[in-house]
Amino acid sequence: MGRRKVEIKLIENKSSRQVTFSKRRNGLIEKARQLSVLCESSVAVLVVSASGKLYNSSSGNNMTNIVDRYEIQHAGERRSLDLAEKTRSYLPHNELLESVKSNLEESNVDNVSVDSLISLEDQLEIALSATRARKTELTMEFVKKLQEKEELLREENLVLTSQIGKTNGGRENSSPTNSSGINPPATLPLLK
Amino acid sequence: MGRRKVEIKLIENKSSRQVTFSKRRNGLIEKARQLSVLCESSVAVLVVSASGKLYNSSSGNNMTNIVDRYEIQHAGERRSLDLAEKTRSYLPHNELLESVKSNLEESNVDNVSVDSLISLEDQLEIALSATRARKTELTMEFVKKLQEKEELLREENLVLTSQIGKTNGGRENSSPTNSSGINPPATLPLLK
DNA sequence: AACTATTTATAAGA
DNA sequence: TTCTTATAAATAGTT
Repeated sequence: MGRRKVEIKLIENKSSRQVTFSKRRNGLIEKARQLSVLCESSVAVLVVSASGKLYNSSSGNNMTNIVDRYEIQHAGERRSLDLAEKTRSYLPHNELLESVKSNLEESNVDNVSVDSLISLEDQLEIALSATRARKTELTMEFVKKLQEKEELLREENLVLTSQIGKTNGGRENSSPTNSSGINPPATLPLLK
Repeated sequence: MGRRKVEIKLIENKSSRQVTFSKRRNGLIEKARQLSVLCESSVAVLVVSASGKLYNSSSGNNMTNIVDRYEIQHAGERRSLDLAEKTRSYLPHNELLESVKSNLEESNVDNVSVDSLISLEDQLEIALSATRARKTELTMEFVKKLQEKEELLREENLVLTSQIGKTNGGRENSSPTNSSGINPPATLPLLK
């Protein structure tokens, strides 16, 4: 789309290459913006010039989020080890983890068969599932303890209030220190 | 550049939005490729559709290198990359569920290709991840509320105790109703 | 940085 | 979806 048709190959002339770089880079970024707006999507463009200079734009969402979205999809190509590390420190499923670990080590050997990967996948899913279950269990225990504690404090509070009532000679006191405004004990509709 | 001039604003009609998304996405990626070749540069394009599907292309260098180049420049802006959190922020629940549902329905058709199953698998994993993240988030919120409530009750209790102390003429009272034996507010070592 | 002749992208229609 | 085609938009070469 110009005075002449240009072949898509390196522009030899340095200065016209620079001009084209600048024009087309802007064009690309504008196209990205339009796509984002027209179709309610997020678009990131990263351009690295031959000299290593970076130009970037993001539309519809910030660059970090878009790049992260990419990394979610390509997790494992990079730092999958962190995750494994976290998972291990989290759970006392020693035996399971041991076996998974030794299987992972085996897989490092070159000739990984699909069968062995399938079995590894199964093991990892079992480990993951166990991890999740344990996490939920611990959380629920914790919530239960908190709720019991709340109940005890509430009772204690009630007794104290009634004691004050007595020492005040039966004078009704409308919750002297109820600064909290707390009342019905919470239930947990959020989790099952 | 079409039969009509279009304003750059959300295309209301869903199906023509989809068509435009597909056309312009391809156009953008082609432009990126051209820029890369014409001017000896590296270009990455990341597009995330409204339903959370990722499309990406890289030219002149691989995606990982280009993204790394970006991250070098923006070191420090990077947060901890809580995968689940990010995933959730990307996909509004309703949209996510819609897309999963429609994909499940699609899959009911007889000729299920492996490709479509792969994509379905990805979507389900994203959905699962989002669901889990939301569950964790809600749980943490709930725990936080319980802990705040505990703190308030504890304070109230303290005030009541001191009031009793006063009416008793300054006699030290060793927590008369502390039947609960509760004390240091619990922390949550179980979850982060 | 502007200007246009052209090419290219694409919106609507089939 | 894919192709067609009229038209809008991008841009190559020029000033």
